[in-house]
Amino acid sequence: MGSKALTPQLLGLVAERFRVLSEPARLQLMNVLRDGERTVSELVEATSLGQANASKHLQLLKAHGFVDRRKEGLFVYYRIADPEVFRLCDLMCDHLERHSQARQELFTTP
Amino acid sequence: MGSKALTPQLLGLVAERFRVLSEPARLQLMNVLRDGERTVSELVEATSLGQANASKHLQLLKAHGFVDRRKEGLFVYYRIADPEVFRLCDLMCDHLERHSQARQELFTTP
DNA sequence: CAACTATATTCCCATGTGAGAATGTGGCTC
DNA sequence: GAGCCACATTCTCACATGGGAATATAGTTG
Repeated sequence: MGSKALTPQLLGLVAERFRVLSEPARLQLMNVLRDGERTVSELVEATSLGQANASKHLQLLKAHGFVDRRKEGLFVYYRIADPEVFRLCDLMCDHLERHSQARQELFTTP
Repeated sequence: MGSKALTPQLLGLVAERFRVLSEPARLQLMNVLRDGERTVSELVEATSLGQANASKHLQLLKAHGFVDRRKEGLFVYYRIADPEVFRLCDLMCDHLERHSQARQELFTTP
């Protein structure tokens, strides 16, 4: 299925990106940004993360190209860089659902 | 895009699954299994992971429904539980590519 | 049952990372 | 320029996690 050779190095890079998405705090941030640009303060309020924490998570998301930054006066607006990300999340949700069902069947079928 | 409400709890579960895929060793294992069932020993040899290590990673993959197990005599065969996983990896590869390009343009365009 | 083999599990160590407090920095406003 | 505000960075701590060695377990063969 992969159109390219999956060298160990490439696998490492892919893993690295998965890791960025493997944190509830960061998914929360992304999820809020889904509705459009937000300042850091707005994100902090919407997620109930600490300011320092939110900022650090946003840096990481930005470093990996998941979000973009725009500065306007005192405020910094973050936004989703590539909406395709949400397809990843949706796919993962589907998997999760299938897996949950599979586990549930272990109980419901005697 | 998400068909369901993304409660914090659900985000946590999704993050958890991303984390499982965020390890090069585990991606390697999955990548080998892409070509079909393998015993643990075969996987160990193909990935140059330690036996204990490989076993532990496989347990985790199994616990989250990424792989399945089949025991036959002394051997245990692992296989991909849901080939859809590779769409996730492919999507992530695409993202990676786009992001790399974006970064590269920062250098090539003066 | 004893010896052996494939796999799983436990234990220990080193490392990475998230959270919060404190501090730094850039850019307003007066 | 002083003071203030939004955000970033640094520091420290607690904790999770990967790796390897050693050990346990299950299943085979004699």
